[in-house]
Amino acid sequence: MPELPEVETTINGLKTKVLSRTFVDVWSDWKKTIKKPKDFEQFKKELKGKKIKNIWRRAKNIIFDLSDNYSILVHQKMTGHLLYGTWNMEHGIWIPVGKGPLNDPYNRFLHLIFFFDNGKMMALSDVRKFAKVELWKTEELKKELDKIGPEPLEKGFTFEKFEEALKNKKGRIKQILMNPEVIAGIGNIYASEILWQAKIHPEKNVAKLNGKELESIYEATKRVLEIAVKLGGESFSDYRKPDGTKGDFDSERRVYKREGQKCARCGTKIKRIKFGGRSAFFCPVCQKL
DNA sequence: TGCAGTGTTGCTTC
DNA sequence: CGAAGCAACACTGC
Repeated sequence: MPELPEVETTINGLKTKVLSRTFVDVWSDWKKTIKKPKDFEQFKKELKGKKIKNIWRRAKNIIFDLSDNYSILVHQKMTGHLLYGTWNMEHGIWIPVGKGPLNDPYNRFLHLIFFFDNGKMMALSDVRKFAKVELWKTEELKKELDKIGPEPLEKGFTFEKFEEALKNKKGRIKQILMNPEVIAGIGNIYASEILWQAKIHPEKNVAKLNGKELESIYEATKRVLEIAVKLGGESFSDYRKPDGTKGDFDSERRVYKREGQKCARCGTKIKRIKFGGRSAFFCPVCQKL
């Protein structure tokens, strides 16, 4: 999906709804989403009867800890988002029960539905079908997740930790920020936003950043992500919260997808360049190379 | 009609 | 060997 703030928002929304619920069934019309175990019937068999004990986030992964020491990992990739509600199958299409946000066009692409013991459902809407779902033994999954870089919103993420993570790294700062092995959870939107806040050019070589610049990137990273979580994530793409509504980060979005618009700081036209296969948005005047 | 797109991995090229 | 580029996954919206 979407990035750290959107995943965090999804978890916050689900926590109040699905904690302590037990899975009674699963439906899918795109079984390739289930990567582990690969056989969908096997997945269903193993999942049925398991209870959700905890929900948490690591990088952009959503993890449901279940009874019997199992865990589900959901990665929403580009367009996936988890919704909570009730749907009825009518003429081969899932129709949301009741009106409102669940009728949003982006909430139509349901390819996987979990059924709970209270009659409610958790659905994965995913236009591009890149999302993945895996069932793990909790201990094995934890080992896998240890390979990911530090969590920027955790208390232990000090400036020293940040410096350490960037030490000996080569390349352009934006790509380093987006590398999950360096720092967890930052993607294309927030990398651009963070660097605008920090007044650093996205192509600046990491090795050439001085202490003061590193510090402003560190501060901006925490600040931008915290604000985005508070606002419930972005709202210009097809990301939706579990209740189907949009986040409110748009009021804080300064550069991403704002090519040609005026920089909020100096009025210069925002530029878009492409490297590393992705678009970077920035102000060519107040972000220093 | 053509292109760009929130993520990640793995292959190819230099 | 490392860095960088690119394809793959699949589909919609502009």
